Order: sequence, then structure tokens, then C-alpha cells
Amino acid sequence: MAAKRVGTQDKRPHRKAAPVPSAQEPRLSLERIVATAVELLDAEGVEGLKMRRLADRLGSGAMSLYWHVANKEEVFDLALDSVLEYRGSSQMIESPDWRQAVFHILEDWRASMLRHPWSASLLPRRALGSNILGRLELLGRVLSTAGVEEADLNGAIWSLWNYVMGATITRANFVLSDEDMLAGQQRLAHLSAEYPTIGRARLLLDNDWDGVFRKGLEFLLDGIVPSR
Amino acid sequence: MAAKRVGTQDKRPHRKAAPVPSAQEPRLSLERIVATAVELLDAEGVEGLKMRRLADRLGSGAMSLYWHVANKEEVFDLALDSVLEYRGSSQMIESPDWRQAVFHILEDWRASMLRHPWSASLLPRRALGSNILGRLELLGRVLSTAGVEEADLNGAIWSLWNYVMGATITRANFVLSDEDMLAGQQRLAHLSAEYPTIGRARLLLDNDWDGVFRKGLEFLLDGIVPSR
DNA sequence: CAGTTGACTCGTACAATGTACGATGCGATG
DNA sequence: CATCGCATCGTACATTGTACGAGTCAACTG
Repeated sequence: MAAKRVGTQDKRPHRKAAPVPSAQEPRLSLERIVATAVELLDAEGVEGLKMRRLADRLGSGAMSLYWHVANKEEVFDLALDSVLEYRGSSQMIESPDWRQAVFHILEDWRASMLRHPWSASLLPRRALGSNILGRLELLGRVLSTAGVEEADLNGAIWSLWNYVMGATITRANFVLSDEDMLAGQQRLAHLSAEYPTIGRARLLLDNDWDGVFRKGLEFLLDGIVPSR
Repeated sequence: MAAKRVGTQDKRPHRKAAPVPSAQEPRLSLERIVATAVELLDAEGVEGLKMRRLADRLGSGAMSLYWHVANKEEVFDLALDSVLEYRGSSQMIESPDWRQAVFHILEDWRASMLRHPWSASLLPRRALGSNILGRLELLGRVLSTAGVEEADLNGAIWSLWNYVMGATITRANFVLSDEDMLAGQQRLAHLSAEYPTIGRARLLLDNDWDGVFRKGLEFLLDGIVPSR
């Protein structure tokens, strides 16, 4: 008889406690699924991730995934959170130079996302996963030791987060839509007529993204921690 | 005989030159389609927009839409751009107080998007539509008259844009995912254990979003236009 | 006026995709 | 061996975007 899942609500465990070390690695596991999903997303972008395709890569049937995962949404959530894990050293963060520490945290954050540009388009729709919270916690800790009052901490954290998100999403968008941007550049003559300031600022060309990012961050930090 | 569209490539015009004023309003038009799409998006969010549903609301057959629009993507693009049109007065912008002008531009921008929270999740994937470019142009013009050097204009515009995008997307995300956030709040006790700083900063509660937005903006502007 | 054209509408059909359901395999335990 | 629970997977279906081609109607042509 099938081990039916008691009819009504019973969600599967979604986690095994200990994989029973004697047995060989099970063919499927959450870890493998998530890792492969990230691969697929890197290779083909958000629309490239189909359950069947993912299963193919894993050498399994499509429906097998659903034992480990509730639905496709959860695959997205897990892939996103996995990519956002902080893997840096904690040395940087405990540096006495808090300004450098903040820079490190936020640039690492941005870099993590730009390594997987799909994350930038996924993030806006998702709740805060634990790795995001972890990074926010880290940031808050550093700001705290930098002398930010508890009352200002909320605002300080969100300001920085907002800035990093915006910069990263914009940047990733340019990474993703090369053609659009190329088209945009070729359209530049046109544009300059309608949008002279944009044309003069070469807003769609020559972008020193990293430099702009740093500069804006400096400004924000100057405001947030008025010392220095 | 049907007026077949010459076989190979022929994209439909997508615009009628003049609707022949004598005839009654055609049952379908790009304008009506876009307006209704925005309604639907407001009511049901991004996933709520289906071609059939949109057609139902318009009292037409689903496939009729495709005469006016190449595909669903284009509906998204048009709805987004439509929502981002600047409808404010030009007085504000020509104000001698450039700082106030910048604030007005950026707050209006943010407000436009928050009125249609789906726009925040759509924007990161789309190329820059003409209404976005229009707003960037506006912003650049004000900054220019505020005394920002041409060489710094690019960085200044992007910094501000990035910040506004990030703040708006984050905010819209909280608007959209009330349940998640509620869950997050109820989880707060839990959270405080793992993330003490976040707990102390009450990062997921009590957010004075508008205040945080303004403050960060002040900081950025202080940096960008060091005068004052 | 009959015929023709072209703008516009729409019913049908199909392919792609997420996933519900139930069968099946398998290792461990009694 | 029988049983059970974890894990896998084939089949089937509903939903959705959209290709295709037929149908409608007003304006224009002769």
C-alpha cells in the first residue's frame, strides 16, 4: 500500500534529520536541488528555470522535486537566499575602521547579487530570507559600534539597504538587458534631441558604476555618522 | 478575403493615424487597453493580469488584444510607462529653491510608484521607458541649475535614482506582502534571539518610511551639492 | 450599386508549464 | 517474509499565451 500522506493537510517534512550515513547519498536533496537551480538561473535567467528542466539536470523525474519542495516559488526563495549568504571573513567586520567595515559589507552584498543578476529581479518580490536578515544584523552591529544611536539605527540601516538595493538592481538591469541598452545607445542621437540633459550627462553611456556606487555610499555615511 | 498581413514579418501598425472622428470610438484602443491593464494590476497584482481577463474587462475577445499589442510583455511595458508619467506642475520644478525642487521630483516619483505597488516589482526587469527618461531629464535639469558640474551630473543622477528605486521597491514590498510582514512581526521574539540588533532597532516594526526616505535623501543631496 | 480593400475582431486550437494523484521502489524493522 | 515510511516518477489535467485564419464592417473604387 502506498504510504499516503494522511489525506488532508499533511505537508511533507521537507527536511530529513540525518541522512543515515551508511546509505549512499540520496539521489535528490534540497541542497542539490537548490545548487542546481542556481546553476540554471545563472545560465538561463529567471524564465529559464522550469521544473522539468531542473529535474533533467538533476537526472530525476519532474515530480520528484515536489517531495523536497512545496512548489516552484519555494525553489526561487531558496535559490535567492542561498545566493545571498554572507561568505566573507568576520575579520573585516570587526575592523576598528567601521567605515571600511560598512563598505566591505555593502560592497560584498552588491557583488554577491551581481554575480547572479537574476537575484536583483527576484528580490523585490520576496520576503526577507534569513540570509538577508543576517546581513542586516551584521550591518546594524557595525553601525552600532560606530556610534549610531539606537533611535537612529532603524533609519540608518534602511537608508543603506535602500541605497544598495537600488544601485544593485539598476546595475543588474543593465547587465541583463545588453541589447536594450545597446539599442538605447544607438538611439542616443534621437535621445539627445528629446532629452538634452541626459545626452550631455552621457547617462546611458560611460557609466562608472562602481565609482558611482562608492560615492553615493560615502555621502550617505557622512550623513548617517556625522563624525569624521 | 481576409486582409492577411503579408505573410512573413509585417508587424501591425499599432497606431492609427487619426481615428476618423465621425465613427464612434472603436471598441478597443491602445489607450483603453493600457488603462484597463493598470486597473487590473491595481486590483490583482502582477499575476492577476491574464490576457483573457483583460479582454473580459474590455468586453472583447482575448485575441482581439493582439491586434493592438504584440504580446503580453508589451502590455506590461505600456502599463508601467503609463503609470510613471509625470503629471505634476512644472512650477515646482522651476522653483528657485532647487533643493525643494529635487525633493518634489523624487517624492512624486516614489508616490507614483507606491500608488501602484506592482510597478516596483515590474521595473527592475524593464528597459527605461520614455516616461522614466523624462523624469531623469527633469532631475538632471534641476541638478544642473543647482550648480552640479557636467562631469558630476552622471553620478549625481544615478545616485539619486538608485536611492529612490531602492527605497520605493523596499517600501512597495512591505505594502504587498502584509502577511509575510505580519508573520515577521509575530516571529519577532524568535528573531530577537538570532538577530538582536535587528530586534533592538525594531527593524521590522514601527517604520517611519517617509521620514527615512527624506533623511537619506537629505544626506545624499548634502554630498552631491556640497554648497548650502 | 457591386466589388474590393483593409482595419479590426474573435473562435478554435495548440504547445508549454505547474502540479495533483496515485502507483511504485526500496531499505529498515518486526 | 510482511510491513511501513521515505522517496521517486509516469500520467493526466487545468491554465495560460498566442498562432492561425475566418468573419465583420466601413470606406473607397469603378
